[in-house]
Amino acid sequence: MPELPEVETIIQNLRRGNTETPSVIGQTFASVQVFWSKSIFEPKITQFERQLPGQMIMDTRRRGKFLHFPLSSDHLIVHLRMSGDLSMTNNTNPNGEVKQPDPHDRVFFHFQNGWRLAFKDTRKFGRIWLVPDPELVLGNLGPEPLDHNFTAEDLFMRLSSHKRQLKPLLMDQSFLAGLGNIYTDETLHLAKLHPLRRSNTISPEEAKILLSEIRSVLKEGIRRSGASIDWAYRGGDFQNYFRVYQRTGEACPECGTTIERIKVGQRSTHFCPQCQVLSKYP
DNA sequence: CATCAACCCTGAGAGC
DNA sequence: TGCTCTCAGGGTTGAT
Repeated sequence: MPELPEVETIIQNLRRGNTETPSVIGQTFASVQVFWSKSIFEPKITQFERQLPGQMIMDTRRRGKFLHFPLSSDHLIVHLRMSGDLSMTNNTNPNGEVKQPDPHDRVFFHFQNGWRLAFKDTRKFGRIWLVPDPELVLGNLGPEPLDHNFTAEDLFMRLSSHKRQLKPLLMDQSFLAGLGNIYTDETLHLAKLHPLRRSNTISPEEAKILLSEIRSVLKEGIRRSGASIDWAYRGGDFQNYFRVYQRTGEACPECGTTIERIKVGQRSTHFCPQCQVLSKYP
């Protein structure tokens, strides 16, 4: 499930290209094929198919878990949700025949030079927008955790203004943009904070540690090109370095206590009951 | 405001 | 073997 590091990895690959594949920057759309109509959230498909051809990709950006492509006129925005992926491929096989879509291909963006951007999405939760103003889609997102203008004091103030459970709050994209289930569990373990701690009981010092560990986990995820989980995004190897996520019943790397799993806000949550104590906080 | 259930989907894994 | 059932997961929506 792509979270900030996986999205960052994908956007960097699209930006840089490689020896076999060109960058998406500077590519001009020729046509679009939509195989699953619900993948296009806005505008309606007919308008989407009409509006995109002729526009050039000017840049690649990431905002939270969104991929953002400023175009010559509009903005193309993609959210991969659970199982989405975006990759550049050639339109034709070596023998010259046109490649047929795989069962999980949902959208093909064809470029004028014969390359195409493929949107794969097994579980069909992904969403694509084509809008004149990116703020229409990205406007409600919270701060970027890796943005240096975002400080521990800012985080402390934001935590203090709510009385919510820490984990669901950190996963709330309007509170902070980019953390999902994996990186939140890993962060809270590193910061030695219980997932059910009330946000308004966090001290300024704890907020400082929390932000530091958020950044540390995200940067390690990016350095390892993200985590490859099940059917989802493949490429990185951060899944081999999880400390608590999906390690229920295993020993805590800090203290050896058995990792527990509970449900928090409808999400499975992994933590160490020894390192991450709740009892003293009502 | 905070919480929660339901929903959108598929495929893996369990149970029979 | 092959069927049915359960579940995960991000984000939205509507109810409590």
